[in-house]
Amino acid sequence: MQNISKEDYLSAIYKYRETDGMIKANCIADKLSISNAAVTDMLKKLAHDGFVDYKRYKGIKLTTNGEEYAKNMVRRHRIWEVFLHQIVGMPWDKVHEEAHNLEHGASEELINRMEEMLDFPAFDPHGDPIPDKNGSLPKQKQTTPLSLVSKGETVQVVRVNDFDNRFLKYLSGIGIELNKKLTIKNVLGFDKSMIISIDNKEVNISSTIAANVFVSRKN
Amino acid sequence: MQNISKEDYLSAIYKYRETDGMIKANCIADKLSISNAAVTDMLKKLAHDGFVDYKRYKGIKLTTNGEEYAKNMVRRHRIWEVFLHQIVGMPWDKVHEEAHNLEHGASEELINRMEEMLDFPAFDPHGDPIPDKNGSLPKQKQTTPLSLVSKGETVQVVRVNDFDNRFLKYLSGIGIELNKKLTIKNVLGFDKSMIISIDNKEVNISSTIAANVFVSRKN
DNA sequence: CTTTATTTTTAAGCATACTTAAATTTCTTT
DNA sequence: AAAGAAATTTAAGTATGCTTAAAAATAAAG
Repeated sequence: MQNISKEDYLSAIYKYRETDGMIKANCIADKLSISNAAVTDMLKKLAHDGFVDYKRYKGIKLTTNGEEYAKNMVRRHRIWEVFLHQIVGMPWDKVHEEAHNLEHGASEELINRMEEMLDFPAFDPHGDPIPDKNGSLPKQKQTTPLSLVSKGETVQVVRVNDFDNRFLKYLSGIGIELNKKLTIKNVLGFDKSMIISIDNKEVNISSTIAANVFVSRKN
Repeated sequence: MQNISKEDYLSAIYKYRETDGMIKANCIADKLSISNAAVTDMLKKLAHDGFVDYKRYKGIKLTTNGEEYAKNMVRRHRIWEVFLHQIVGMPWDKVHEEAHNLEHGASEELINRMEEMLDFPAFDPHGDPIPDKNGSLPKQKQTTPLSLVSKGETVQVVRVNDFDNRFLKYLSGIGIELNKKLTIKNVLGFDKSMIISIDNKEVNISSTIAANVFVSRKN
């Protein structure tokens, strides 16, 4: 393979597909910020290489091979994220981009060595699961978007969406990190924004923010 | 910039130029394992970008800008090498290739952070000097190729050429590492191969091997 | 069930970075 | 200084991965 673009397509298909495993070409184009025509082009190549099932004008699905390949790319990405966060001390709002730029270059050997150094982490710094060498994913706690939690409940942060640096930076700014506990003090009827208590401080967060933070009810 | 190929050309020009700062197109083609025609193509682009002085059929030289850019690439590469060796524990015969694949992707911020973690190393695992943030190079000891050392002398390994993994692996196999001391027991007139003593063991090394190991006479 | 809207594909074209083969320039030798 | 050798450039062509604009297929709405 040794091909950055193809690897990015496979990762995107893996990461953004629907529950039935299908994804629309449009969606891939969106996520990678390229034209639909480019996606069609690449799908033909990926189909030729045996990584996706593709029929003109139909939905797209990874083959077993493609699934395996994509999962490994996600594994590489997330191990880099943990490594950069834990070993290098990089803040969580920067690891995604840096990991993306490094993930294609590292040898399998380096990835495995880093994984070992980190004692085989199960989740990346945003709470996303890391496939192991055999492609198995760790069990994840049942999570709810914070926006759906009711007044009075105390919950623990399990995962956050990582598609925007500024969002992550904002979160750490107000004290929200992985595994932090927080209590919903109030939900404003007006705009569904919430007042939450965290580290004994009270903060108001918008419903959009709350929708991108995932929590578990049981410790 | 953000361009892998251009960065590789600049690094190669910097690394393999002669003492007068000039390099032949042929040499670049050789080192990068590509055709002369490809080099001509790229030289035009690099000249257009202001990184090299280039006139048709003449020798090639880096501009001040090109020098700066190239030196920074070498810096990035060598910091990665030290990082992989020291922090990740990767053997010295593997760091060059891995570093090469990572050096283009890392942010300047990451490079600086790694440099700091490593306490600002002056030399990479093969003894090559690392430019600092301002482009200054550390002072190097006066070195001699091991092949020119006479029988009876005791010397210290200061640098080894790193263009071949197998060579490096062979060296560590026989106990040669940076800063190791060794004594020349005999030089065979027949093929100029040497018998050297290292760690109280005697080994025979070919003159080719010896020509690629650089030593200093004074501790 | 036909019209409209959306999605996807084709077609044509561009930039990058390479290739081989032929032509040109420079270097070396006599 | 001319001839031959070596190095370099041009020319033509290839593969990748993108673009926009137009055409075609599918999905949605009346």
